[in-house]
Amino acid sequence: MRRFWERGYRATSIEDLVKATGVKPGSIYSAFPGGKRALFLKSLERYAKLVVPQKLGELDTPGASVAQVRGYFDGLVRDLLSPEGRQGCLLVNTAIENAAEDDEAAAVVRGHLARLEHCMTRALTTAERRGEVRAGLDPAGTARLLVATCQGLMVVGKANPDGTVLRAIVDNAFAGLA
Amino acid sequence: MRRFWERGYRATSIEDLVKATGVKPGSIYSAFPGGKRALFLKSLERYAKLVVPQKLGELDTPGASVAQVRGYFDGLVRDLLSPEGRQGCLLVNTAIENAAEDDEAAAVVRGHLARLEHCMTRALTTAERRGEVRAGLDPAGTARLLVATCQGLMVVGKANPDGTVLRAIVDNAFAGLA
DNA sequence: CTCATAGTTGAATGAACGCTCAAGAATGGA
DNA sequence: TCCATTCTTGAGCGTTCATTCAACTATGAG
Repeated sequence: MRRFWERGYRATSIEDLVKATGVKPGSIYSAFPGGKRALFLKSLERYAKLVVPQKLGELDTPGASVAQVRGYFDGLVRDLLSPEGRQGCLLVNTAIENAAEDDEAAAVVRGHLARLEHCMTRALTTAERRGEVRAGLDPAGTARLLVATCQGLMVVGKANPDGTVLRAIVDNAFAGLA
Repeated sequence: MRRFWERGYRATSIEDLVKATGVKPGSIYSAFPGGKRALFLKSLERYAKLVVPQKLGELDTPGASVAQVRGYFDGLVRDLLSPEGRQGCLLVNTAIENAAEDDEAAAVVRGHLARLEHCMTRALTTAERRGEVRAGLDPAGTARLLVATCQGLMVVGKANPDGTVLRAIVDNAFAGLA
């Protein structure tokens, strides 16, 4: 999973995985019938199950509000600016690299986007009820915008990991909610 | 350029290019010293010079205002929903696939982002002067947000080319400007 | 200990990769 | 027409790719 995350599907060879894990090709292929692609799909699921919840944090709880949405964005910026986090998000990378030619991979990505959208819609609904955002704000539509914004944040961050730029994006995204 | 655009750098082989152009390997390598990567960088420049201006349209003129920004976004959505446009943007794809490991490619992407940001900043400044957006809006910061939003739009569009979702993103992005 | 089963291994497969090069074809000024 | 220069060609270079497989080892129930 980590190798696919760091370098992408095509750029990661089985030998890379052999070196990274110490597991030899034969064992890999017997453990993952379907070969490299099946292993990649399993990696996507593992990422969605282990890494995504950690990044979502409190945003993935019923009590989340605008502060947790903000916390999620701040975490993304922090990751993009740290040496280990520059790899971005495996699911964003997969959307660009594989979604067009691999429907199963695209479905996993869509599931992630739907999950993120759901968390954000719920948080914005809570925020509206609490008066933490302007009245009349459309939680569902705004959530879709915020989902796109954080995907875009990661594209910009990959090409230009500049804190000033990334923080300006987040600040202005939230300026529109008040 | 078109092949790299459609399928990405790694997934495009020299033989693909031979089939697509009718030009044989030897000619390709003599025309592009530096091999596949040099050819790819030339393709990026060609894309930035030929395709990007066409997509920018009137947004890349001094008289542009919020209507031209909106026109740009609507064009992106239209492209993402059309069969030929699903390949997205070569520069976004490059940001994800190559920026981390290829500084020259990343620089081309950064140049594109800067250009887009400049167009949007100028248009928003004009819009503010004309009273087409709310007073006190920060043109530079908002431009950065809009740049990120259109990158995100393309990530979402690749995994989920759904007009309802994409149009909601654009509508909400512009709802924040009024 | 015995032995069937499950897991591991290193070597080897054919195919595809990026790339090179000597030989031939086309070009254009004199 | 001639010839020097440039472009084109197809064969082929070594490497790396994903994948397979027979042989080997570890395991655990009886």
